[in-house]
Amino acid sequence: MKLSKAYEPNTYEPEVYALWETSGAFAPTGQGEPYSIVMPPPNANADLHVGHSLETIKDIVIRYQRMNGRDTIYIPGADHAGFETWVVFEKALEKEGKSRFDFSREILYKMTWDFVEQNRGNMELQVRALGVSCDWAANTFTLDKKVVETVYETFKKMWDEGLIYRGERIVNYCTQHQTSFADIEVVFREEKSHLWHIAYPVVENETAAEIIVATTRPETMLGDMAVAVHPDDKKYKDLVGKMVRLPLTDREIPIVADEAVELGFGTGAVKVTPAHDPLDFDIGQRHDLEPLQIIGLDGKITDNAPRKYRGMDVDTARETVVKDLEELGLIRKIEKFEHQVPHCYKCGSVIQPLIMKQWFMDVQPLAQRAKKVVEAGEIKFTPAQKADELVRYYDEMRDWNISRQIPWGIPIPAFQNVADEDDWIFDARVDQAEITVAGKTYQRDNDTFDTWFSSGQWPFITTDFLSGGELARFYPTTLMEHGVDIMRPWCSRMIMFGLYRTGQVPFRNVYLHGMVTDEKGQKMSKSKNNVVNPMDIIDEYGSDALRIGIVMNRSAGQAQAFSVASVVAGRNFCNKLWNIARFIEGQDKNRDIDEPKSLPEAVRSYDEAKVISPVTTGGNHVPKEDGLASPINSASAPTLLPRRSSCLSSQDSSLTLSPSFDSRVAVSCGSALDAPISLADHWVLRQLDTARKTIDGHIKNYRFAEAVDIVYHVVWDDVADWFIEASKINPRPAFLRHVLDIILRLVHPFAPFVSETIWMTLHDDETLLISQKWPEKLIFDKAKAAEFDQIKELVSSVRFITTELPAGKYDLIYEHEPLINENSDLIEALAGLKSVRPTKKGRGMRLAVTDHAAWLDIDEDLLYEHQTRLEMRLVAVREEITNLEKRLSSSGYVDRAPKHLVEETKRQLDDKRTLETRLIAELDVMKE
RNA sequence: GGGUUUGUAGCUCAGUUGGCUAGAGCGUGCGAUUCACAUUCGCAAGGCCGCAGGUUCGAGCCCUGCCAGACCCACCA
Repeated sequence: MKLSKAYEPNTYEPEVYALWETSGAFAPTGQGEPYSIVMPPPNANADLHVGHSLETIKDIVIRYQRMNGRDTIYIPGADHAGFETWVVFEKALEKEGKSRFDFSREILYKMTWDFVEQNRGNMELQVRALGVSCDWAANTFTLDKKVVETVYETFKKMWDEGLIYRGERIVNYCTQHQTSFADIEVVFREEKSHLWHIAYPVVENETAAEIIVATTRPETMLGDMAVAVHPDDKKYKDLVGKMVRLPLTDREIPIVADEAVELGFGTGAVKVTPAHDPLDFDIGQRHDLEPLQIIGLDGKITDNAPRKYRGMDVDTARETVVKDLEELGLIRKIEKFEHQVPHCYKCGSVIQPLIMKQWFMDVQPLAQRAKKVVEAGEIKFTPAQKADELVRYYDEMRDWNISRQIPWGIPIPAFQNVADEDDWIFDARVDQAEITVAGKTYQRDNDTFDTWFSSGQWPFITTDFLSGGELARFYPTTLMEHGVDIMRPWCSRMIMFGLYRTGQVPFRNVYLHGMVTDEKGQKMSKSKNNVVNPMDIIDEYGSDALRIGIVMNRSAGQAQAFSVASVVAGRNFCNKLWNIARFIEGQDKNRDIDEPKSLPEAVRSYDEAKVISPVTTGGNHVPKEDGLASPINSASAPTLLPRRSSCLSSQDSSLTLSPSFDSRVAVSCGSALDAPISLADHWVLRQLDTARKTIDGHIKNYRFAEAVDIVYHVVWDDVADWFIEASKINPRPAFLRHVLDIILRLVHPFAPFVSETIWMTLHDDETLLISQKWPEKLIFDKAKAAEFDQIKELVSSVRFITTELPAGKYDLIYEHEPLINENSDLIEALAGLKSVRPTKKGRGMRLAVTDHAAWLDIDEDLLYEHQTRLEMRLVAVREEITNLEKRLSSSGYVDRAPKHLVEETKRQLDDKRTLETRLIAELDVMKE
C-alpha cells in the first residue's frame, strides 16, 4: 500500500509545499479572467501570530478560483513595520548597553536592516507552513526600491499640489520612544486622578479678586497663556478681556471667551496651555496666543519655565507646583477625578501632547473622494455595515501627521535650507545628509514616513500598475482581506491613495475578519501570556487541521475565540479523508478481477490530449537544486512519495499512459468503468453535486465557515458513513476512485496538504491536485438516488429500534416490496440485521416511519415495549397535524403566503395524516 | 459622551431577503467494534433563541423599551 497507516501531516506538508512551489503552480497562468489578492504584509521581523492563520481565508479563495480556471495571483509581502520593529531593535540595543544616540542615522538604518534580515526568513517559512499558495516571485518588502520610488512620486505629487505641509501642531509624543504618534496609535486608559481647583488672581478688578480654574495637569500652568470661559457664561461675563496674574510666574495672561469651553464643567473656567493640550492649541489659534513650550522632548521642564522647575520630570513638577500653590493658599479644592489618559501603545508611558514641527498631509481632499466611492458601493464590503463605518471615518479624519522620528523606515525626501528654516525643498537624494541646490545648502530631514503612508499604496505598488509591469493586469485587485482592526489605518488609506494615484479603486471587494481571541474571549497579548503560536498548533495537529479549525464557526467581522477543539475536529477530518483514500486504494488492488485490462479507445485519445492541456503542470516539475528545503522540521527528510520523486526527473513520463487513476478520463469519455450503477452510486453523486453547488454559493458570498461545514459533512457523513459502507456489498474500484477524485477536488481549497498528498501518492503521472479543475456538474439518476434515500430511511429506522432492544441480531421481513427485495444484502449490512427476507404476511414490529411493508421479526414481549413509543409518536404527529391545520385555516396564510409554501404545507398535512392512519392501524394490530 | 456590536444546547458558535420539526463542532449518556479509520461506528439526551411589549397569516430574524457584555471613536480641562 502506498498510503501509510495514519496521516502524519508533518511528514508530508513541507515537501508537498516545496513541490507546489517549484512546480510553478502558484504563478498566474496568464489565461482566464484575472483574480488577484494582495497579502497584508506581515511584520518581517516577527513570528506569525495565530491571527495570521486566517490567511487561510484568502488561500481558500485563491485555490478555488485557480481550480475554476481564473488567472490567479496571491501576492505575498513583508512589512518593515517601522515602529514595531524599531521598539524591538532598540530593546536589543539597550541589552548591549547602547542607545540610538550612539550612532548616526545611516548606521542605525544599516544595523536595523541586518537585524531584520536575520529574522525575515522565519516569517516567510511560517507563511509557507500555513500552506498559503502565494506567488513568491512577486514577493515585495516594504523597503524595496520600487516601493520607495513610488512613495516618493506620491509624496512629490502631493507636495506639488499643496497637500503636504509643514505644520506646528500638537502631536502625541512619547518621551520614552522620542517619537510622535498618530491618534490611532495612542491608547486611552481610565485613570484615577484629581481635579485641582486653582485660584488665579485677577489684575485690578473690583468685581472679583480671582478666577478659579480646574485642571488635571497643574504642572502645565507654567505654560498657560490665557484663561478661557464660555461666551455665554454669565458668571464670567465681566471678566472677559481682563488680565490675570499667573501664579508661580511673573507673567500676566488674558481671560478670553471661547465656545470650546463647556458650560457647567468644573468651575467653568479653563486654563489654556496651547503648547501641551490639543484643545488649548485650538483655542490659542483662535485668540492669537503664542504657545510656550514648558515640557521638552525629553519629558522634562524646559527653560521657558521659572528657574525652580527646570529639568524636573513631569510628575515631580506636578507635585512641586501643587505644593507651592498650597503654600501660597491658591488651591481652593481638590476633587477626586477619573479621566482618560493617553498612553503609548508600546511602552505604556504617558503621552505628552507637545508642539512640534511635523510633516502633515491634508487628508480631506483624498478622504472625500474615497468616501464617495465607498458610498456609491464601488467596493463591496463584507460585512456590509463596515462600509458605513468607513464613510463616517472619512468625514472625521483630521490632517495626518506622516513623519516619525525613527531611523527605521522610508526617509522623508525633504531638505531644509540651513539659512532659512522655512525654506524646504523636495529631493530624493536622501542618502546625502547635505545637498547644494542653486548655491544654497540644504540639510536632510531626519524623519521617516509613518508606515501607513507607504503601506497605503500597497495594491498598486505590488502589481506594478503605474509602471505597467507584467502584473498590472491584476489591478484593481479582486479581494482585500484583513482584520477589522486595521480597516481605519490601512484599508481607508489604500482606497484614498489608490484613487489618488491610479484613478481607480485598489480592490473590488473587502472581507474583514474578526480578531482571534484566546479561549476565554480575551484579546491575545504577550503581557497576558495567552498567545497561541500557530507553528505549535501545526506541529501538533498539522497545517490543514489548523486551517479548518480556524475557519470553522467563524463569521465575518466577529471576534471569535481560538478553539483547539475545532482544530482537533479539523485533524480528525483529515484523518477521515486519509482513511477513505486508504480504503479505496485497498479495493483498487483487486481491480483486475472486475475490470478489463485494456482501456477504451476514448481514454487513450483523452490522455494524448492531456499532454498539451494547460491544466496539467506536466513539464514544469523541475526541482531547484536547493529549492526543496522544508519549511519546518526539515531534519527528517520525508520518505513520502518515493515514486513521485522519481517522476520528477523523468521529463517525458507524462506520455506514458497511466492505467490507474485519473478519473476525469472516465468523466469526459463516459467510460462504463466508473459510471454510477448502484443506488448508492447515484445517491452519492447527487450529494456531491449538491455540495459542489452549495460550496460555490458560499464562497461567492464569502461564507467560509459554511463552506467548510458542507465539505466536512459531505465527506464524512455522505461519502464515508453511507456511500462507502454501502459500496462494501459490491465494491467497484473505478467508481470508488471516481468519488475519491471528486472529494479530493472539493476538499483541496480547504485542506490542501492532505488532499494533495493523497492525490500525488495515488497518481502515477505528474499531475498536481492544486492545478486540477474544480468539479463540474455531475450526472446521476434522480430516481435511483431517491430510492437510496428510502433505504437510508429504512436503515435508520431499524437502527433506532434495535439499539433500544436487547443486544443481538434481528430479522427483517417484508411483503411485496421490490426495493427491499433487490437490496436485501445492502439493508442487512447497513442495518446490522441477521437477515432480510420476504414473507407472505408481516408479523412482529412494523417499521412505522417508512412507506414500506416491513417488520422486525421480534417476540411479543419486546413488541409491547415498542407500543409505548408508537403511542408517543402518535401524540407528536397529532400535534404537528393540529399546527398545520391551524396554519391552513388562519385567515391570511392561504391568501398571502407564497403559493409554493401553501402547497408544501398541504402536502405535509396529507403526509402526516397518512402517517397518523398507519400508526393507528399498527397500534390496533398490536393490541389485538 | 458618541458609534458599532453581541446575548441561541454544558462550552464555542452557525442560522442569508421573516416561511418546513432551530443546526454544527466539542462535551455528555447508552451501545457496538479486531474486516479504511478509537483521530472509529450507531443511537440518544440536551434550547421560555437575554427579558417585556409591538408589527405580521407567520418572528431566533423586523420595531420599541429594558437587562447584561464586548469593541471602536472622542479635546470634557
